[in-house]
Amino acid sequence: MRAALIQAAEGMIADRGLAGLKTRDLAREIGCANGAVYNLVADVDELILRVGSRTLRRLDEALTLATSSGEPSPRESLVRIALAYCDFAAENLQLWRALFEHRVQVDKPLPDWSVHDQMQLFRHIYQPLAALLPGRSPEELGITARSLFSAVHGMVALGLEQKLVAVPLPALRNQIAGLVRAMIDGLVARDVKGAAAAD
Amino acid sequence: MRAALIQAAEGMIADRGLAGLKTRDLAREIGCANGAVYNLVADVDELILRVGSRTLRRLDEALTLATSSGEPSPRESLVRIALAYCDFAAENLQLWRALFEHRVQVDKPLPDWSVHDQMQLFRHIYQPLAALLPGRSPEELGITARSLFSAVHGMVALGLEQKLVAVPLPALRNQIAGLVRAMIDGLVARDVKGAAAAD
DNA sequence: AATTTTTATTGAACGATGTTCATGTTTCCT
DNA sequence: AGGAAACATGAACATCGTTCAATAAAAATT
Repeated sequence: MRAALIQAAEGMIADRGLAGLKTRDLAREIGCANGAVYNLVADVDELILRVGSRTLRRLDEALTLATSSGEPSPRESLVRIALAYCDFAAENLQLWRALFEHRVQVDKPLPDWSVHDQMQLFRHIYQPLAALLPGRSPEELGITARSLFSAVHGMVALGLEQKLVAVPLPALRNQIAGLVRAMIDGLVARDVKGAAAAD
Repeated sequence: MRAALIQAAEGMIADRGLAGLKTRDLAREIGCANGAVYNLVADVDELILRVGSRTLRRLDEALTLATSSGEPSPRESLVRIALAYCDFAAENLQLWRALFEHRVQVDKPLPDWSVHDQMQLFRHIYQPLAALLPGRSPEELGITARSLFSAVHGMVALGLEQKLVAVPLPALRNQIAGLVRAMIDGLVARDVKGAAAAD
């Protein structure tokens, strides 16, 4: 029953956006009173987090799939991951947006099951990055992986925004691939040359 | 009078966030009935856009200031701009967030005065980038400038999110500076080597 | 100065929406 | 069957943005 609720919420976010998620519509869709929603879930925040968890899992699968065919070099693996992220965001635009639009209250922190999902994404980036930057410590690699992810996320986020100019998706993909390669090349070059000493 | 409204809205967003902007509180703060707000402004969307316009102008000033002292190389200019963007976002967190959180209705497009502001930001990036990548056309440079901005924006956005792990600001600044230098170095290297032929 | 016309202000009211709760209803164990 | 626990109901509450008829103020006209 709760599964039906979450699925209905997922569908509603998918085609009406996070702001289009209404408890009364949900109740009608799964066939119950609006008050009954709160027996299945504490509040809409939890509902959104549960949908987000599903989205993150699908995203994880998409990223896994991206590097599973052929024997891509670490460099090309990272490009593939970035493009897969872009494609996933484009194909699941509203659900993907909901992951970042939703902000929880400051006093009520995220439940554990929600936090754990998010860490997993960097895992995809970490391995190829470790192969490319053998001189870095695990901590440094984790931070760099996060930065790389964030940079690609920014390109996808603003690229799909279409607030001002509509960027066609193929052009966005080219930009992402180009800048990811540039970032990697730059990181590797700085790594062999001796990091901070170069500035 | 309208200026007082916008200023009150700015203050309210600044310390309570975009979601904390309430018309009744605004009316009380500027001393009028809640209905009177709609004589000064069409709706809250316009109000948010007007506040956003002010924020963008201040951001523009901050970025201008970043490259105005000394004679920084194009490469270091870009690093300075990125760090200035990060600092501005950190110091004006809620107002900066409001720029991106707020999504307008699909059928009611942005007014002209709001669209024009946003383009100006890329101008800061364009000039140093043109010096570093002389082989590129103005259109290509514009797109690359946008991508660079987006990448930095992503790092700042996720870095200041603190959704999972709180990244200390100095660490974030280091990451940004490092990755911007890497991106630039990578872009320049790819540029001299002959762009697409390298893949 | 008086009267009319235009403009601005008010605060009650409307419609949504998330959430709660007293009241039924079902389920399930003994 | 009977009682207890869980669940479902939909009306009610609080809080929003927004509207609007009524009213006051101001401006314009005679």
